[in-house]
Amino acid sequence: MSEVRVRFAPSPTGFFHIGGARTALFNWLYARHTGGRFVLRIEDTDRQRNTAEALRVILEGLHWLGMDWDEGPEAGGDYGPYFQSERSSIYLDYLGKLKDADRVYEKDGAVYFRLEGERYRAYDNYKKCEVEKVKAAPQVIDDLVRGRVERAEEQDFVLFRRNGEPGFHFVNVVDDLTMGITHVIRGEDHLSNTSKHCELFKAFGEEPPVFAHIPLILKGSGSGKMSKRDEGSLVEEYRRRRFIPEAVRNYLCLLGWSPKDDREKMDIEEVIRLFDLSGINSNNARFDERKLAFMNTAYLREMSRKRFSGEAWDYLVRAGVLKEIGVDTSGWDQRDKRYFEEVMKLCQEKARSIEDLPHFVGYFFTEDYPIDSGAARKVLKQGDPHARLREIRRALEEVASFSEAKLEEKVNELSERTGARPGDYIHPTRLAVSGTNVGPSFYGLLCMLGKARVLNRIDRFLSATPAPV
RNA sequence: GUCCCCUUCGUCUAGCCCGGCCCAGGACACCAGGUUUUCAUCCUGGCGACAGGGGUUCGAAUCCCCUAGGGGACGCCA
Repeated sequence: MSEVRVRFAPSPTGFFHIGGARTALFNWLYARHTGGRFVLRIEDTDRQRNTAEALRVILEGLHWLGMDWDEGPEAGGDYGPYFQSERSSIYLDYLGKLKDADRVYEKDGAVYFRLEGERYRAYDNYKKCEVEKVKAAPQVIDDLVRGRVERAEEQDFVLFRRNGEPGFHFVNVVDDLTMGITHVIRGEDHLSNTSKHCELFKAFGEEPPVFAHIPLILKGSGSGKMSKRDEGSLVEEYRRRRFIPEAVRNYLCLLGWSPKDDREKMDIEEVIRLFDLSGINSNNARFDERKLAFMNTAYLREMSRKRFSGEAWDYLVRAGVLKEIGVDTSGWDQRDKRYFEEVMKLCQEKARSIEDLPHFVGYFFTEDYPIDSGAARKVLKQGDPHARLREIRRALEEVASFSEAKLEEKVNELSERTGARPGDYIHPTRLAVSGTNVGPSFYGLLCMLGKARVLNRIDRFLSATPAPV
């Protein structure tokens, strides 16, 4: 039994589509599961938009999602070149084979593949014209996901365009053949192309590889498959929005595949161990951003404090997001950095995403934080929050040094004395010192800010916000 | 229009191949409670599906047929 060789063959368009990423992932998983090789081949024939930048988007996207390739750009390999634009002589060579077998002809300057079978003319309701059709023998595809699929081609198709460049079906087959690809794992949208490909393999006198057509990813709302124009369809978008790559990768694994038990959040090693083509289901999957977001939050919760803080630093400081809300981080020293880490430690169990962090932690770094109007409405609408604030301010002033236990004790003591509930103090105080009604542990939050800032913020709030009538 | 694929909760899915253990399990979302500290955390509970119709069978989500619906392909794009 020869080694499994699979490939991902993207066309560098400048985008890395989430569907393409899932296809790459399934190929990669299969290679890693079987101990085979994962080949990256760049389908860059006939594209002026084929720039180094466009290639970079794909390569970086793959790296980001944790996929490495054994052969291809940056990796090399014995089956190169891995760019179709550099394989012209191979294509010419293989065209020669078809010529020798008398399976090609020229028409309008293009080279066509000639199907074998009885010819007839028929009106094509789709193309709205009369065309020549062929009664070719049906091709049988033993698809690992779909089972046995039969489909007959009925029209000759283009191998080489008038401009001399080879077309997709031809290069695809020649490359898979010459690169020794054993399993073609690709989207179901290629299933109806596969009969063309089988025709070509046979015309070359070769056995086609094993096919596995995986379900398509449908757009989150509306109908149809997800396309580059759809919101949330690009890998780089999630990267930009600071999603955790492991979370995106984990979510993608679950679109069309499952471990057959109730597990969802899984280490990649475990997925590799369990992944198999026979376990892929055949119905299309709708993309659910909310579940992705949930997965992302789950990864955030469980990652090390060090990494969480690192991710936050990367976004808030290095990418300059804190600067955008008026925090100058350029003069930060070791103490500031330690403070930053402490803040992140406090927030990790509550924050939903890295992306939301500016709103979630901004008030730790600036006195100029906004008071959320919705939160204010909610908190200030009942009781006498201003009176409670004055009371808690006095109580807090008496605490010599802030600690969570001390503060909790003090607030409980206060509420016992006045008969107000702890929440009557907590809500307005959180609003005053953070501008919002949600956030990390209340007492932890006060400790983090420290006595001076807390008292100061309460004072400022008291004088700036009129008591409701 | 032609051909191909698909059809279990709103969504992702388990179960289907090898019919009884399924008046269908899990997760997201949603809703309701709880954690004598709020909350976007955490815990508990609830809501909620075998597309429809015919067969086969003692018995069908599971096998067969039809209908309907969804998706894809039909490019000198990939």
